[in-house]
Formats: sequence, C-alpha cells, structure tokens
Amino acid sequence: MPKIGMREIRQTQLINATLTVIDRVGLADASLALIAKQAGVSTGIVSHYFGDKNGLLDACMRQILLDLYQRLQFHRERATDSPQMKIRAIIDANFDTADTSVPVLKTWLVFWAESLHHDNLLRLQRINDRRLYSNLTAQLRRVLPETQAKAAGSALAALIDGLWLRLTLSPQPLEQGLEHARSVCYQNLALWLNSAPTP
Amino acid sequence: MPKIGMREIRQTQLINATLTVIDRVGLADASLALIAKQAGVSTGIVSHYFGDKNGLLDACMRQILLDLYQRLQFHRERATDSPQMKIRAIIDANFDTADTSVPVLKTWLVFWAESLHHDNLLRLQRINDRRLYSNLTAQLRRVLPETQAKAAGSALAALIDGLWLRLTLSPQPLEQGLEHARSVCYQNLALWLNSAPTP
Amino acid sequence: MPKIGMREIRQTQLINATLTVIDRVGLADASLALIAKQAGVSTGIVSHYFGDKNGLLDACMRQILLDLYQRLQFHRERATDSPQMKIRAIIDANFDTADTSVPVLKTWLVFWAESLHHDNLLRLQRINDRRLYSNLTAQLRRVLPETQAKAAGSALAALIDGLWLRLTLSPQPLEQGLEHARSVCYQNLALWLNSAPTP
Amino acid sequence: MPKIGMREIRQTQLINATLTVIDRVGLADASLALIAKQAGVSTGIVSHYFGDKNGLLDACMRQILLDLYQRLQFHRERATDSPQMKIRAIIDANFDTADTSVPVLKTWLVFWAESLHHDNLLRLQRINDRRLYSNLTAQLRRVLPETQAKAAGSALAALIDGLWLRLTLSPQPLEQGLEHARSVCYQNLALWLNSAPTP
DNA sequence: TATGAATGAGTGTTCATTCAT
DNA sequence: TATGAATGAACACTCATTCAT
Repeated sequence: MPKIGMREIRQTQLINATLTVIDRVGLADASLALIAKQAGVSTGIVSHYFGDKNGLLDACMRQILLDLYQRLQFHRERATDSPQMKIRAIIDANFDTADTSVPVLKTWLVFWAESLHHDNLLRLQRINDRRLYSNLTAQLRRVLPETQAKAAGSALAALIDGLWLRLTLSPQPLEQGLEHARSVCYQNLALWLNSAPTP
Repeated sequence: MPKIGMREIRQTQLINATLTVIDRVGLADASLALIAKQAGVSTGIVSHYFGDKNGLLDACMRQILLDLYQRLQFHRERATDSPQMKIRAIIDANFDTADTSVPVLKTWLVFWAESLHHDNLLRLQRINDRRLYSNLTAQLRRVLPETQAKAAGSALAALIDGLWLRLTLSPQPLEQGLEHARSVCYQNLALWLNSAPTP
Repeated sequence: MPKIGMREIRQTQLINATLTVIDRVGLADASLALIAKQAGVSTGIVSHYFGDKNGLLDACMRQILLDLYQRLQFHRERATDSPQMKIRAIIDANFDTADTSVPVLKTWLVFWAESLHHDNLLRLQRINDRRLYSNLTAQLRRVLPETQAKAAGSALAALIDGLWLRLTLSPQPLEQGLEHARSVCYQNLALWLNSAPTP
Repeated sequence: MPKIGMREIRQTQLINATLTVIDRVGLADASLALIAKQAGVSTGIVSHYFGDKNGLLDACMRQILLDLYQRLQFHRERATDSPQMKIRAIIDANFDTADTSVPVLKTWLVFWAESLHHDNLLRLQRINDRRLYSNLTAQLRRVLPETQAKAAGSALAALIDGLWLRLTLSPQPLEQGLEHARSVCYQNLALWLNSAPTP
C-alpha cells in the first residue's frame, strides 16, 4: 500500500513553494523546475497533483483568497457589533501586521494582473472583489441611506485595494506602511460615517 | 541612403503594436513575433530600435506614463485655481472618458505587476506614484493642516489607484464605470475638504 | 496468502485492455496509465506480470497470432479434404465475420508496422507470415506443379494480406468488406486452380 | 535581405532526413532532435517551416505519394496502349527496381499504420488507395464485363499492396523480392485477363 | 534600413519505471 | 499481491536573439 494522505501535504508544499518563487523571481520566471526545486521534489509531481501548471496557479490563487478570508473571519469575530467596528475589522484583516508580508502583497498583485487574461482566475478575483464591496456596504447600510452607503462602500473598497496596491511599490518598511494604511482607512471611514444625516 | 525620421515612426509603430498585443493576449504571450506581425514589420527590427525586448517594454511604460501626464496637463490648465477644482482636474485626468480605454487600463495594471520584478520599470512606477501623491497633497495643503493634507493625499491617491484597479475587473461598460469613479472621488474629496477646521 | 491463478487472470485482463486502448488511441498514445485504467488496475502491476511495456506488447502480439491460429484450426477441421475446401478454410479463417472486428484489424496492422523496428515482434511476424504461405502452398501442391503452386501460394497469401490491409482503410461496413474479401479470394483461387494443366 | 529560396531547399532536406530517421529507428523513436541532427540543422527550424511535427509528417506522406505518382506516370507513358501493358505499367511502378528501396517500403507501411489514428493522413491514404483501384479497373473494363472488372481490380490492387506488405518482412534481398513480386502480379493478371469470355 | 532564416537554451508536459507500503 | 506516489529523462515546442544579405 502506498503512503496515504500525501496528497494534501504535497499540495500545500507545492503551493507554498510556488508563492515563494513568484515572490522571488516573478510569475514570468517562475518555472516548474524552479518551483519543484524550491519544494524539494521532482518536476513531474506537479502534473500528478495539479494536472498542469495552470492547475497549480489556480490552487495558489484559491489559497491566497482563503488566507484572506480566514483573516477576515478572525477579525470579524472579535469585533463588537457596531458598523464602525465591523468595518474596522475588515480594514484590519486587509492590513494585518501579523499575516501580511511582502510576498503576500506582491503575489496578490501578480495574480490580479494575471487574471486579466485567464478566465479561471478572473472568476475567482471577481468573487473576492464583490465580496469586499458587499461586506462593507452591508455594514454601512445600517447607518447611512442606501445611496450614500453604496458610495461609501465603493470608496472604502477602492481605498483598501489602492492602499494595498501602493504598498507594493513602497520602499518603506512594511510595518509602517500597514499602520499608515490602517490609519488612513480609519480616518476616511470616519468621514463617511459623520456624513450621516443627523436626525 | 537612410530614410530620415524612420526611427521615430518605427518606434511609435512598435510601441502601439506592443500595447495592442499585450491588451489582447497578456504580457506572458506577447512575443516579439506577434508584436512584429501586429506592427507589420519583421522581428529583427526590434533589436535595431530598442536593443532588446526589455528596451521595448521600457519604452512602452514611458509612453503610458507620458500619456497620463499629458492628460493631466490638459485638465490642469483648464481648471480654475481653487484647490478643489485643481484636484478635480487630477481626478478627471485619471478617469477621462475620452482617452481611457480598456487596453489602457489593462496594460497599466500589467506593467504595475511587472515592475515588481524589473528595476527599470519599478523606478518609473515609483516616480509616477509619488507624483500623484505630491500633486494632490500640494493642493490640499492650501486648505488643510499639514497632517490632514498628507492623510487626505494618501487617501485620494489610493482611492484613484484602487478605483482604477477595480475597473479592470469590472464587467460593466467602461463609460459607466468611469463616471461612477469620478463621482465617488468627488464625494470623497468633498468629505476631506469639509473636514477642514473652520477657523 | 497469494491468490491462486491470479497471474493468468491479470495477464488476460491486461492484454485485452491493451488491445482496446491501442484500437482507440493508437500505439503511440497507448500509455501504461491508460491501459491500467482500462483494465481497472494500478500502473505498477504491469512490471509485476510482464516485466516492462515491451513484455506486454510481446504478449499482445502472441495473443493476436494465437487468436488467428485458433480460428484457422476451427475452419480447417470443418472443411472437407479437398485442396479447394482446405484453402477456402484458410480464407474463411482470415475473414471470419464472427471473430474479425475493426479493433482486430487495426491492431494487426499496428503490430505489423511496429515489428519493423522490434526484433522480438519481427520474429513472431515472420513465423506467421511464412505459415500462411506454407499452408496455402501445401494444399496447392496437391493439384498444381511445384512452380505454379509456389506462385499461387505467393499470390494468395499476398492477396489475403492485401485485402486485410485495404480493409483497415475502408470506410464501408466491416461485414460487407469481409464478404467481398472472401468472394474476391474465392474467385482468384478458382483462377489458379483452373490454371492446372488438364492431363 | 535574407536568403531567398531557402524554404524549398530546407523542406526537402527535412523531409528526406525524416524518412531516413524513420527508416532507421521507427516512427516512435523519430524525435525532432534526431531528425534535425540528421538534416544538420537545429530543432527550431521545423516549426519555422512545417508548423509542428505533424506538419512535417504530413509533408513526408505527401512526398511519398508524390514519388509513387511520378513513378506511375513515368511507366504509364512508356506503355503501349493495351489494357495488359497499361496494367503492367502500374505493377512496374509499384515494384520499380530503380526507385524502390527498403526505406521507402518501410516508411510506407509505417505511415499506413499511423494513418489509422490521424485523420489528415487517413484522408491522404484513402485517396491513394482508391486511385490504385480505379486505375486498374479502368483498364480492366476495356476487356472484361463490369462485374469481373471490379473483382479483378480489387484482387490486383490487394495483391500489389499485399506483396508490398510482405516484402517489408522479407529477409531476402530486395531486388529478388521485387522481381518475384512483379512476376506473381503478371501471372495473376494473366489469369484474370484469360477469364474473359471469349466471344 | 530592413528582412526573415537560423539558432539553441528553456519550457511545460508526458511517461515508463521504481519502490515503500 | 497490489498500490499509487515519486522520479527524472525525453519530448515537442516556443522564443529572444543573431546575422548574412
């Protein structure tokens, strides 16, 4: 009987290796040879577990989204049930000092760009894209009129993505950048919440 | 007897072809053969005018930045000299219905991601990145205290980039998307301007 | 405690699976993975029972030849003992409507071509090749002079192989093709038999 | 300006190299690396001139058929206009001592087998297959009733193919084999022609 | 100035084979 | 006896680059 349970172990191993390599050399130069070497396995194994390279990349993207989702759940659960605190939890999840690293930031952007020409990835991206907007708007609706809630949701979602995007280019230390990003988001959020018509 | 002025003609021709091809198939599949075919020239010509493929990509990036810069100049000149109108001009330049097309959006993002692993491109990106922030902050300083001007500048720059980013994934008609983006920016700008301490 | 008789069962199972797969995708694409899947066993089993892939192919070829041989025996036994009827039995064995299927035809040809570059297969092919000729000539000698018997044997052997060969390309229904082949053989046989010098 | 007229030269060069390699190691082992080495060029050149390996194999098959066709034309033109001589010309073309070599024989069979699973090749094969039959039948109709002409056509076509097939396995010297093949065909042809109802 | 023929290293992928279980 | 995980060489194919013309 062959070893069992290898599937999951190897898949995690390969996904991590892929993200590491993409971070190091970029997607264009992330060959299977490099990835396999990083994972300490042979090249043939990829087809065994992921079918082909696209299968591997798909799995990587899902992993990234899953990581973000879990971070979101973690922060959401700890937040008190006010719109402001719930939205702050979303912000915190996106700029979590503990779990956000340069590789994560870069890989995220790389996949965003890649998804423009890969239908599978595009679908995954769009789902996540809309989720951020919905989550924000759902909370905002509790204190703002519909129209304003939508505008605020769009603004905050774009603000979060844009700050993330700009962080990728930033030469400053990551921790500082994350703190600054959270701060800017908080302030911008406050502005929108204060715009509520005081009855 | 060499033809005069061919250099510039060919360069423009090749840059446009490159952007078209990148839009169509993505950077990964944008081979010189495809680009040359699109431009209606032979493959060998690229080395003649750009040295190698990286030289061509550099030139493409400069072109994109130049286009944006010219759009910015155009809108800036027509704006009345109030901080709000000057900032609106920046917003308008970034979401100009006339000059912003899907190819431009996509190529922009592609180059952003690519720059993460190419020093030449990274330098260009950072310059542009900082310019947007400085331009915004310079105007905001006229009506907001330093600290707040910086926060507002960060927020608006990220908001613009984030909206652009999200537009690339959006399945909605571009014109609608651009109008919505401008509107969200205007509203967010208004919030920051109103946050000024009334003396 | 090893199961008794598994060897023979597995071997038959794998040989049949191989022939099926070769018929479906051709020899070039008949991978062990595909064959194992078709047989409902694991890939590793092949080395266990046949050593390697060549061993399996050898066994397949022997099976094909054995099938033909058994068909020949069957028809020969039922034929009355005249040269004409014995030769007709050979013809019938080669174009037996009951046992000849498209897969059998195709696989036969595939192995013929393959044998040109595999000594093991070549040996098997030649034995069979000569047997057809000898069987025919042996009967023909009973009614024709030596020289003519040889010529007729050559002609009929080639006719049978050629008709089989052409059947593989034919788009017409197999049953029709087989009947036509038998008919043409019978007629050609009659011509040779009638060429006997009437003493 | 690049060298002109290279296309045709290289194509011939590569087709010949391919046939040589197939003859030597079989189709399964005829890698592009081997073919390129045989032709004295680089591997990349194949895609340049034939698109891919299948394109090259197609071209090889066309070449083989063209060679046979030209041999046929040659012999046909020199034959006097009697059915017997015209048919003998066909036979001679198929067993021409000057132009028929072991490589040609083997490659022919290899392509026949390969065509069973490649639609492009199958189409080419069938055209040729039918042509042999039509050419024979057309002549036979001049001296035999329709039904008999068809039967004789089928028989002679199959006889030619079958003799060719059996030649591929034969260990005897080729020239002897070819002579024997012609002789058997002639005799068999004579039998059919004599079967004509004497008016 | 411009061509496109030619190269050859590099890629993703396939696959027979091995082997620990 | 049987599995399927794992290997790594071999493969077809791509492509930036070079260069004779």
